[in-house]
Amino acid sequence: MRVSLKDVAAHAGVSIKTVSNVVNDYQHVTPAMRARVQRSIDALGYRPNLAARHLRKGRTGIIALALPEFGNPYFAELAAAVIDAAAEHDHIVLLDHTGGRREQEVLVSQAFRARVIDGLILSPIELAADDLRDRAEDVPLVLLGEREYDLPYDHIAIDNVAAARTAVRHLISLGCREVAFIGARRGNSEPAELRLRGWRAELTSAGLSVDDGLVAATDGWGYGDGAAAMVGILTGGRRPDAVFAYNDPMAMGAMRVLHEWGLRVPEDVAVVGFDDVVEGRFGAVTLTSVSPDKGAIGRLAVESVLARLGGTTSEVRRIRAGHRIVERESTLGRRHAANDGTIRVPS
Amino acid sequence: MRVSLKDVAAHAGVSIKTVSNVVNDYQHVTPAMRARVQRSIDALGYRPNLAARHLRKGRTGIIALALPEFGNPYFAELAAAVIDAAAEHDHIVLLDHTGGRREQEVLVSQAFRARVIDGLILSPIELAADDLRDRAEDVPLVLLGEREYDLPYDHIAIDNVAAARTAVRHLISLGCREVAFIGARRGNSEPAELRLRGWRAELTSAGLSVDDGLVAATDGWGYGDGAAAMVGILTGGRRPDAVFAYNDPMAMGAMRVLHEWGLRVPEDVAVVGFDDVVEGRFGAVTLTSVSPDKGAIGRLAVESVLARLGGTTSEVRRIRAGHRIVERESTLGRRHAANDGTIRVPS
DNA sequence: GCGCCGCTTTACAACGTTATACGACCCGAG
DNA sequence: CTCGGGTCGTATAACGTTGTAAAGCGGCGC
Repeated sequence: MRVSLKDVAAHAGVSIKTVSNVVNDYQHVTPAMRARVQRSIDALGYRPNLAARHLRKGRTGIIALALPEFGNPYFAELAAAVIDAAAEHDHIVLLDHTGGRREQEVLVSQAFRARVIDGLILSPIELAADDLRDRAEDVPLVLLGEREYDLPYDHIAIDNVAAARTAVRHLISLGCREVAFIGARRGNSEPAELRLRGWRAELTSAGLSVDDGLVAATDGWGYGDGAAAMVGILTGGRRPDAVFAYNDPMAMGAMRVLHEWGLRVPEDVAVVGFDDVVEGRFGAVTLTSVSPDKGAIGRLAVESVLARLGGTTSEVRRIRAGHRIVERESTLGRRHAANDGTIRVPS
Repeated sequence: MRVSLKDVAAHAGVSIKTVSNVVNDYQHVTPAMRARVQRSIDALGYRPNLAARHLRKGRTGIIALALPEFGNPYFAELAAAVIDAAAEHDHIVLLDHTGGRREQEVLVSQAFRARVIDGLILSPIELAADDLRDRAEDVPLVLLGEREYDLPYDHIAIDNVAAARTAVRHLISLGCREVAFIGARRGNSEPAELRLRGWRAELTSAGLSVDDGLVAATDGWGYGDGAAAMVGILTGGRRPDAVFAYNDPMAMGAMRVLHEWGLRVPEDVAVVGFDDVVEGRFGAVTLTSVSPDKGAIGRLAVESVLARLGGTTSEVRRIRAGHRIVERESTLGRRHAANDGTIRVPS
């Protein structure tokens, strides 16, 4: 049977509370007493019962993290970041996946699946603002990702406009002049809208023309959608010298199409993706990508939950996490080409 | 404040235990009483406090799952499978990652990070048998993956020999005659040994010669290791018409090298990987791979933990989960080539 | 030498739930 | 009408921990 405070107390010949004080590093305990109790603790191999502690304190030390799917390396890395950040604060993470389905997301947001949690970090895909509005739950909720909700919950996302500008600036710095944008969403998807805005802003500030013929709208956000969009641009007779895609899978789909059309990446067309998914690091030509600072996102998310738990903060925080561009072959070779002076002009 | 049994009892004008009986579907409760209590429960929005229940019952309903990393899609999918399987049994999964580092794995196996768990599912990489031998923990442990331990813990893995044979058989059925094996491990790594054995067995049973010049040993198990091994084989003057790799990243590394050497996949060389990692589905040439039945592994793991928790089973179970081969371009095109009658012979 | 004060330690109650054991009640049989 | 046996409901006591308040125990000043 598990050994409890009572057993240790009996063994050390002191009261239960004294043992508790030692365990919790309570300050007013004589060194001698502390040592004596510690010996008993070690001798019996005492380990606190968290269930009891939780019951008493009203906290479980567990934070739930609900992501659409782990199969997507972006979320896998984000999960790792959150777990590590939580560990820093002596908290444990309970992971759940929603499949990006609204129904599951609602369930999770109501903390139905897991009622043991202190707080909840949710990365929604389909969830509607109304689903959250009548949330009758007292556990703090922090939202992650690109969807914007006009609701009193902390929200952590990267600055899409700035990140898109970074990507386009990178392409322009390589000598590209006709930068296509793949992944403007049909229907109003905020992040796509913001990244498109960044694309437009950076082109404008570089003095380049903004050509809507180089923007491809898509329904989905997968590999196939990127490929189809690229086909659309090429069959439209356009020959951009760069592609900025809404995300990595779409960029890879585009690269595949470029390959099939006999266009070389990056010599003929430079390609930049978004999210820095691990998949982009493999493949025939590795993919340059905008990399959100997942570590920062995880850390900020955990800290937001804990702050709200501490009850100190009441104001709603909207945090923009950082990003950086990770250069790989889909743009890197380009620099060499440019250095050669051989700037290839697509026919 | 949260509403407790006491509040509901007061509201319904009955005793606390009666409410508890209704909540737990205890049998000796009059329908009338049950309805009356249920009305109060609904009216007050009562939800049981799990911490208290756990304290009382000694169970938390939480199973920990410790994997090397989520960045690897194989583990991400496995995690999803375990979570779903656990949900089937009204249990929640607490995910942890070890980075494949022994130190972390030991920590996890001792349930140090998470002391709230009923059971533990661990997929070890470096963990030694001795680390587990003096495990002074009473929470049931189930091991996953290829490492074999001669210890009294349930273990779930796929049949490596059979799976390797399936892969090689697939290649032979496509007309391949010289099948290289990439990823025999320097040092004794059981799974690599088993897959090598499967490779050998299938070649033998097909009446083909077993040529150790086509076996490449490696230190690691990453993309670069696969590439290096492939280079080794090619510079050795060998021109296999098929490659069976220890895992998907290594297969992709090999494919890249083949590409650089001007060899086409699958026309000149067919390639099969192992694990069916999502990454293999992207890339210039999608990768055929041996796909372990992750759903089955997850389900079996959860059931093993729960069985042990129930205390009914005492015998140690070693379970072999199933597998299947997922055919993609790295072998599929080959069939067409064969159908053409144009079987290309490498120079 | 006495009283007071502050530092340690302790007793007790509570957190919300469920198991145990018992009491109240109802119905049919004696 | 009473008694026995089953059914249904309840009071009480845990589970292991920590906060509160008070008691013990020194030492120090007068």
